Amino acid sequence: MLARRKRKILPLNFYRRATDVVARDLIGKILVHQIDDQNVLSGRIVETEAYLGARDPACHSYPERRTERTEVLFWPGGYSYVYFIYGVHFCFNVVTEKKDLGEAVLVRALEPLEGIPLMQKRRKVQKIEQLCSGPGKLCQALRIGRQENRLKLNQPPLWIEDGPPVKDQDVVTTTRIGIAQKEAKDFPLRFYLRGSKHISKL
DNA sequence: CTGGGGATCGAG
DNA sequence: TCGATCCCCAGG
Repeated sequence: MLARRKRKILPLNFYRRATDVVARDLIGKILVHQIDDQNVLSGRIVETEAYLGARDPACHSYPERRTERTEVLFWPGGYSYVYFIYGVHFCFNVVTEKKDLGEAVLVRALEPLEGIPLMQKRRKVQKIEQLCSGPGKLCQALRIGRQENRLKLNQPPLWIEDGPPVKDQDVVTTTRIGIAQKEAKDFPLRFYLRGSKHISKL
């Protein structure tokens, strides 16, 4: 295992802030899933998207949709929101802001760090850049699924750690991927690490 | 109950 | 460009 700084789990207050700021600040942080006593799967977050609840037609909680699925979005920041899409993939989000706002950040890509051999086995690809370069891919690689929905992210088995600081000039802001809603497709709410080979798209 | 649609991925 | 293949959820 690589020499690493001491693990410092992000506190819940990290998530209870403006969603676009959280999305930006998650770039460079480390997502960790401890799947059992022996195995830890982790990666550095290199791409995120913010979803702004009642202000954002692309958000699952828009305009004020409280259903069984979306209920966790209205919990206070710091919980996971994992949903199943296209009958095939899972996507992993972190709930943000104060309770009842329905906002979250989608984690779209990671640079794999720990557990790479197991990720390669799970993903059925060898190339490191293809292991976690998309929201569905990283969930498959890190074994994030239904069981990981609604978990508090400041404790095992699933958490996010601090990482080396990322300068503002190294974070690129663009429009989000795959947004159909006309009014929302131009929102500048996607963030990625400049030059990373592990993001989903340029 | 029904059926249209979805914050994706990878094969062809 | 398209199919996979499920679940959600609005509408009847």
